[in-house]
Amino acid sequence: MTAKLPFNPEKEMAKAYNPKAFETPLYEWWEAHGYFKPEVAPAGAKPFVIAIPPPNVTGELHLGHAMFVALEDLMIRYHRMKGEAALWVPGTDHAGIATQLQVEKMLRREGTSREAVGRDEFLRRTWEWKAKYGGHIVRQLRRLGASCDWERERFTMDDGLSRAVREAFVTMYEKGLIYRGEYLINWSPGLQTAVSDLEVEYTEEDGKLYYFKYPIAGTDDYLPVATTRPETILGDAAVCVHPDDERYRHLIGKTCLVPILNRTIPVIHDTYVDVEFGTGALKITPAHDPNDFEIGKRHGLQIINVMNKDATMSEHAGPYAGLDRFACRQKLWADMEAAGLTIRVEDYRHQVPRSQRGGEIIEPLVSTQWFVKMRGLADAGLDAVRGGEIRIIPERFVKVYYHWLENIRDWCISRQLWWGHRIPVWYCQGCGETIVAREDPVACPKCGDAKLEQDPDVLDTWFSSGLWPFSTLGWPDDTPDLRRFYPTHVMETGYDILFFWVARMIMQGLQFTQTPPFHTIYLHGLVRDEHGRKMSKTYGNVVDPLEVMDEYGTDALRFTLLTGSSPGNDMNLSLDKVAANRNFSNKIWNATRFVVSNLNSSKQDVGATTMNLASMDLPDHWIISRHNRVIQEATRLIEDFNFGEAGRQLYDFFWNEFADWYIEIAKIRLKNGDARTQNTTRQVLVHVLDHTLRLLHPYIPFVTEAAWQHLPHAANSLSIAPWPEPGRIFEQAETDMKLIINIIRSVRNVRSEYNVEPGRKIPALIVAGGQTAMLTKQSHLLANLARLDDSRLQLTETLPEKPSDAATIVVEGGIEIYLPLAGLMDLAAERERLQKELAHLEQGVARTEKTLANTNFVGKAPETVVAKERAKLADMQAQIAKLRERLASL
RNA sequence: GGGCGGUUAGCUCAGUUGGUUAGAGCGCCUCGCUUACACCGAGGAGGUCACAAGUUCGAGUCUUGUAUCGCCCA
Repeated sequence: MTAKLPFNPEKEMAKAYNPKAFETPLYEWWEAHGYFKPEVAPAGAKPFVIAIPPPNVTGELHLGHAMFVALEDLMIRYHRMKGEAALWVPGTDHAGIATQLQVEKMLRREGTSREAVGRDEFLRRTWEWKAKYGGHIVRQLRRLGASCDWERERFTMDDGLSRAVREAFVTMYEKGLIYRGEYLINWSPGLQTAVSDLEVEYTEEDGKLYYFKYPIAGTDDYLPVATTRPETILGDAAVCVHPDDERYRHLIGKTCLVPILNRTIPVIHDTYVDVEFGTGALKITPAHDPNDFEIGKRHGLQIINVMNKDATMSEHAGPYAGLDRFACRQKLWADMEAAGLTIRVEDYRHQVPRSQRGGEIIEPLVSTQWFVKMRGLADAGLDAVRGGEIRIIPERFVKVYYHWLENIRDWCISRQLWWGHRIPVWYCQGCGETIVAREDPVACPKCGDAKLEQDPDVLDTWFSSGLWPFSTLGWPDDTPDLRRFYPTHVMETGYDILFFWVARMIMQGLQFTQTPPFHTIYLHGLVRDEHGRKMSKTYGNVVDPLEVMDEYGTDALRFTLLTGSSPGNDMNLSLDKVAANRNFSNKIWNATRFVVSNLNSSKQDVGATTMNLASMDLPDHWIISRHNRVIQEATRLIEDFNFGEAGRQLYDFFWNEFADWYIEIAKIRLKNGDARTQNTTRQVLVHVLDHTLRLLHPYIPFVTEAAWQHLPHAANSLSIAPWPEPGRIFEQAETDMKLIINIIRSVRNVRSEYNVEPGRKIPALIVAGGQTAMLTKQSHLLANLARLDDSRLQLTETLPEKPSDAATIVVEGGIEIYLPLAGLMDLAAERERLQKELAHLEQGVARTEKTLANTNFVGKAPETVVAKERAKLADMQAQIAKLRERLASL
């Protein structure tokens, strides 16, 4: 940590923008000064709080992290500059399965295994692993510029949060919201654990539909049945037909024989059966299919579990016991074929449940697990959004949220893992009592036996994540932080974890704190490659944010993510765009270098003296006015979560107005102007630059701070400098500057068309009517920026005799500009040029006349719109008259 | 099967209460190393806003339908 700036602000700025030289040390400087702590705000300041979406503690930085950091840091920095007590609570997640898998991999490399070393040793090794790699991701978040209060950093498995988890579990158990039971759950045979519904993904795959015969006991008749999974035949508990299906009605109530096993099962009926699908007769396997499980419950069927937890067949599979599920499928089918029980096999596309992690096929399996009863919690979560206590951006996700919560099923929270929060339940070995306790029990409260065994399972990682917004602030204790900073304000995260995390935080927040944990949810999309493909290691199109930052700078990456995306939509990241934004940083750097190098010895004066608006000239009023509009617009847009649009407007203002025009004008005035003009120019340069850097700081914190430090400034750091307030608007100056810019552009255009050498100064005659006085006052600007010969630049109100050998331009207000281009003029070409211009204007007139001739338009459109059309028409007509006149004289 | 989103310049994307000549970056063309910046400057070309119908004085923007790509849920 360094308390010193990585450069000397008194010294000249380096010629080239080199983000590597200052980004990391600047961050350390911020952190060392405590600027990221909410305590930098005045004591009574209103808080603004974001709880970070905790990354996997042993994870690697990816663009998803970069995206959330960019967005959340933007909000935090903005609110901090507004003078609020901005708190961004950082932390990491223990990521049960992911971390456990990594440690298991390490053990395998050592030639051992989780099972071989045992639970205690495994946990010791995992903590060791966490200690070793846990700081990694957090350092990478710093690299992105995340202005988190690191003194408040938390980890889902630290003591405080573990206590929160236990408090939550026990409370919910006591309220009857958590129960244990034997149900059909999603089983991951590879991981050897249950997973929740959310962790299962369905992919459409090519498979087979197997048609076979279900013999009716005591007859030669059979019921044709189709299935995608023949191995489950062994666990069938019934065959089911639709009660109205004429084909099979006579068989209802009869008994069939399970192929090969010859176990007898009933033929039942249920309207659930789709008569169109397959043969219209459905085999029912309650132990291995969620729908069949429900039907089985309705009809009181037996649950016959034919599969072990490692996906081999169990002893209920008879001769197939011990076979792998897929080997069994083949063998059983072959045996059935031999027995004459098969009909045919068809190609068939169907949905296959796969593990979200690893992609293996998930088995629906009956087992004893812990569940959270969701209905009541979900209703509360629904009410919070329905009642407007929580706003979701973009709004369309509200519907998605409702639909999920309205159809939610109980949440399986137990995992057969070792890394995680151990379920706080003990079973008395003496009397069998179940003990659920906040403190580890030493003896059974019922029989006093000291032989207690804790439930071996741990909790789903998302169970602890759901408590995150308040557990990180000290809950269940009534801490000062919890009182001051809870509820938090914005929850910003990817839409892909709306259910996993956001919805559960809402439900648990309401459950334990009786208040929504945040009032706004901002959801961002996925970051894809530049052609919209999902980034994947196998595809080889993964963009590593660290490499991008090394090459283009953190600011460039952040600005690209922030201005290239809109809420809830995926974004395609192109490195060209990052490069373009690196160029923007370079522009800022060099514009600042220009301003600073022109302050000279007067640096102090410029900073100290307040600007005198009255003594200013047109360009000053113009840029200040434009700047004030940008302050207003950017602030409005940021307040409305339109970060991309605000960023783009700031970019445009900085480059196209401040750098391209005001700085160019400043060069002229600093060179030729009197002392007062020079001083005013310096003041305006510093003022506008300073405040634009402030506006840009939440987007690109590094380059703005580095640049700002070189300007005269009061606060110590841009990160805590006040957010600008919009000031006065100068309408007239804006109109006048617009005309001047237009004239300059038109002249440049004609010069280019006539191939006038860029360095050559040409004479000009401007017939400006009512604008003559204003333009005369600014003639030095026209001359310098359009490269006109100052001594042969004439401005006049009217001109009866037009020069004959001159190119003609007519601009708004019917102002005529004549450029005598001796030797370069070509009358035919000039005529053509003017004809083209005339045709263009006539088209515009025709269109506008048509609009205005429409009585409905004049009658119904707002007066201002009509007036605007009329003014436009008049202006075009004036220009046309001048052009026609000119054409006639040529 | 239900729901949602995208379809705008060669490429990647903005376009927020509908306002009449649709913007940016990159790429392309023509010039220019003018002491902030060649990571630059000046000028320019390029779009019947997927398609069809409708509402409206006026539609990229609202409604309905179609096509197509993608996502979520069953």
